[in-house]
Amino acid sequence: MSIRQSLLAILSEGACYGNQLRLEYEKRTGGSVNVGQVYSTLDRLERDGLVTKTGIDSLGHVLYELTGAGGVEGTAWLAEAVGRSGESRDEFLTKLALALTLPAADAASLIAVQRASTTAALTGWRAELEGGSQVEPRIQLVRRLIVDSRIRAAQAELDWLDECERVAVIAVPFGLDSEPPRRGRPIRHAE
Amino acid sequence: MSIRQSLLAILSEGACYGNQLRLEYEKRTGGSVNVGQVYSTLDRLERDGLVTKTGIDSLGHVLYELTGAGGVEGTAWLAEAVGRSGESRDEFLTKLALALTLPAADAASLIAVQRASTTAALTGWRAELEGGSQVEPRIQLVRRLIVDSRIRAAQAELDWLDECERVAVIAVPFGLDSEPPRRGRPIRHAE
DNA sequence: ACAGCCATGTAACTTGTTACATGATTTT
DNA sequence: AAAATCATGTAACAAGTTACATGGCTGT
Repeated sequence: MSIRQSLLAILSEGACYGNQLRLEYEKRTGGSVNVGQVYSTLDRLERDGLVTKTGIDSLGHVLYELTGAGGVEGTAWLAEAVGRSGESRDEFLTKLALALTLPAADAASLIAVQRASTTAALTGWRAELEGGSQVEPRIQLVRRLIVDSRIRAAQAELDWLDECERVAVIAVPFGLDSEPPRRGRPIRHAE
Repeated sequence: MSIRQSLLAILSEGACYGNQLRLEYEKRTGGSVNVGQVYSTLDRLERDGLVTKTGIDSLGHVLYELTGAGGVEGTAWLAEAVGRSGESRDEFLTKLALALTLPAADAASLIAVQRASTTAALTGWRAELEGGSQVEPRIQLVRRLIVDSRIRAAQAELDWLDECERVAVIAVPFGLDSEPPRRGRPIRHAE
């Protein structure tokens, strides 16, 4: 979702080679990326004129650097807000909306399953906050914030799931619309 | 992210034609889909043996129906929990992690921008809860739940952003690792 | 020598997404 | 007749993801 821009952001610190970008990305964000994706993303960035191969360092690493355009895009991305749940589709919201409106679906059970899953994740994250890790302190701080974000989101979700359950009993699902279209007709295939 | 499975879920109510699927999806979830995507998704579902073209109705619509496998997959998806912020990458978390660890980035300003954006969205969603819409009551209930979810998520995020700001002042960013790898060497290209 | 890691890359594939072409039908 | 709407599709592309091939270097 954001490897492309992340690479640009890291490259703003200076030239890097492929595997180094992977290491920096994983160290800083705590996530993981397939190295192959780093290389193909670099290819695309080069194709789009956002980075350039600038040669090989003393150890033989293939170095990439930002172009002007790449610097602009990376900086802009880092400074922009992210439209949280507004624009990007939220899979669970879609799922619940369908479960609540389709007669064949069992919304109550979906809510229960989701609550169990989220509760389990919550427990895990809380434990993670306790366990001392041996990474650098500034990294640890970032990790803590990330886990904290997930904990807060999970708590909010659990509250919301309660509300869903309260309300779901009233919901009456309904089948497909059978009304014929009032205007326009499909193509007659017999021809 | 979930159009494929959504179509399977809707088709569990009976045979549908392409544009009908789009209408049902938008009506039930409140989201919007490009019709073209519905058709290409149907092609892929057919390729994978999850749906079949079963003919043409009296008006000339091209009908699709679930196969056995398609029914299983759709039902399973509707019953499964969604790994919330755990697995899927959260763009803002990535962004903040980088902003907090890269010297060139301005984490404080990113946090401020994000708070402004989320606050604005929150205001909009609260207004949405007030405004009476003229859709069917069961649809309206689902819409309310979705907006409620976003409001709760936004509130949790704002609290978390406060925490980030409190903590961010301590964070010390750092540049790229300059330590040479202890083992393994890249390929020498001169050859 | 051999196992294992560092490093670069490629091929194949998935879902999502948009823009466009085409034709029928209905409304104005 | 013209504009709007319903409907079906295709073409092209973006970004993510995995699996694999290759080769060099290091430690045992």
